[in-house]
Amino acid sequence: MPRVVDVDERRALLAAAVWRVIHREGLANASVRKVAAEAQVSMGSLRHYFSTQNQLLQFSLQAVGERVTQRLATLDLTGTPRQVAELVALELLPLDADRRAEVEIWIAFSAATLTDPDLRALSDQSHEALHTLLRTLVADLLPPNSPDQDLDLETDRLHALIDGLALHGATTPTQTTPTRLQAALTHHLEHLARS
Amino acid sequence: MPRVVDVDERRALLAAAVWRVIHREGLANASVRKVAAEAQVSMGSLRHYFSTQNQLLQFSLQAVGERVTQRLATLDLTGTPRQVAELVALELLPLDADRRAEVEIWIAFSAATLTDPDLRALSDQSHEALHTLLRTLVADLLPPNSPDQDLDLETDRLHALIDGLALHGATTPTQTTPTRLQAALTHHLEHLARS
DNA sequence: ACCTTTATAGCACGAGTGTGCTACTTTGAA
DNA sequence: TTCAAAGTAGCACACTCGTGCTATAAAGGT
Repeated sequence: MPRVVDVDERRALLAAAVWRVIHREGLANASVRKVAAEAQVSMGSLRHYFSTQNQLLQFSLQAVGERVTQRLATLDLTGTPRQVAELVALELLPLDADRRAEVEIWIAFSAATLTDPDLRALSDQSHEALHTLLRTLVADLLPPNSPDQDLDLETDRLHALIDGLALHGATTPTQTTPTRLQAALTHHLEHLARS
Repeated sequence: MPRVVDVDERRALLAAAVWRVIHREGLANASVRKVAAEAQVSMGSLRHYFSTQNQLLQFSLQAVGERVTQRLATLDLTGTPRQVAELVALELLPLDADRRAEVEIWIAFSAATLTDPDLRALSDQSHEALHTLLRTLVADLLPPNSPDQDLDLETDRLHALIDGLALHGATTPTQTTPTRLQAALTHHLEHLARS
């Protein structure tokens, strides 16, 4: 039998290297060679786990989504709807360096999504999943038995606000400080709960 | 005296070619050769107006900002604060194919901004200009003599909402239709005016 | 000890890139 | 008519890229 290596761990390691390269030099510079060097692995070894660059990048994008999902899963969701909504929403904002890096990677992939059909499919999936999650939060915030139309509208608004804040927090971190991000979001949830 | 050519027009033509290439293949594929071919111009000719690729891309980014600014300048700003705010804000959303393409280019440059200091400076400028414009709209919407803190908060929120909606309209146009974009925005302005 | 399977390593080819550079063409003032 | 300025054209070099490919190393069941 063959040499034993944890394949999933190896792939996760390489995805992390992809993230670091993207964060440092952008998605356009995430070449196979640079990722391999970043992971301190030979090109041949990398290509044993991802035979093409597309596979590598697609996996890395998917892994970002799963990383966020797992972080959200660790949250303690006991509390009032307002508390839960705030907890989840704040987790999605770039309030520290780690999450800012994460958002930067998400932006890079979002841009790539516009011209790469394969990435687009993955991205749409994450978008839809987050939208669904946010919809349940909104449903608990609004008055019981609110019409679907209101739910959809407020979910669109909350989702856009979160992504817009994340975008600003990453692109203009000097102006858009974590404090301001947090203030805008909690203020929005306050309005939602009182409407 | 030399051959006479409208230099500004030439540069604008090349910037438009850059936009088309970015829209079709992404910023990473906006090579000097491809842009020249897109503009039906030789490499040498292109490089007479932009001696390096960076100059070309920086000008193209700046030109996007100016294009938006000029579109906003043509709007008829007579009306109630609510009407003016809606007019301006809706102009910024990807409600038709042209503006969707524009937003796609903006997203591509936003991603590039994260790892390119030169682009970042230009981008920050546009961001700040838009933020200032939105602040005046918000000031007219809120009760007179509202504290600066409220103005800042609501401006952050509106700005993030607009950019978030634009992002969703471009990345997931099938789900996030122009109708939904418009509904979310007018609903937000409605709340803003009544708070 | 052997051998099959898996992992690691990296060469090499063709393609594409940015930019320095030279050559040619067109223009209009002198 | 002449000529300097300005525009157009594209070659060529050094480089990076993705990927097909072969070669070597390690490991554990038999």
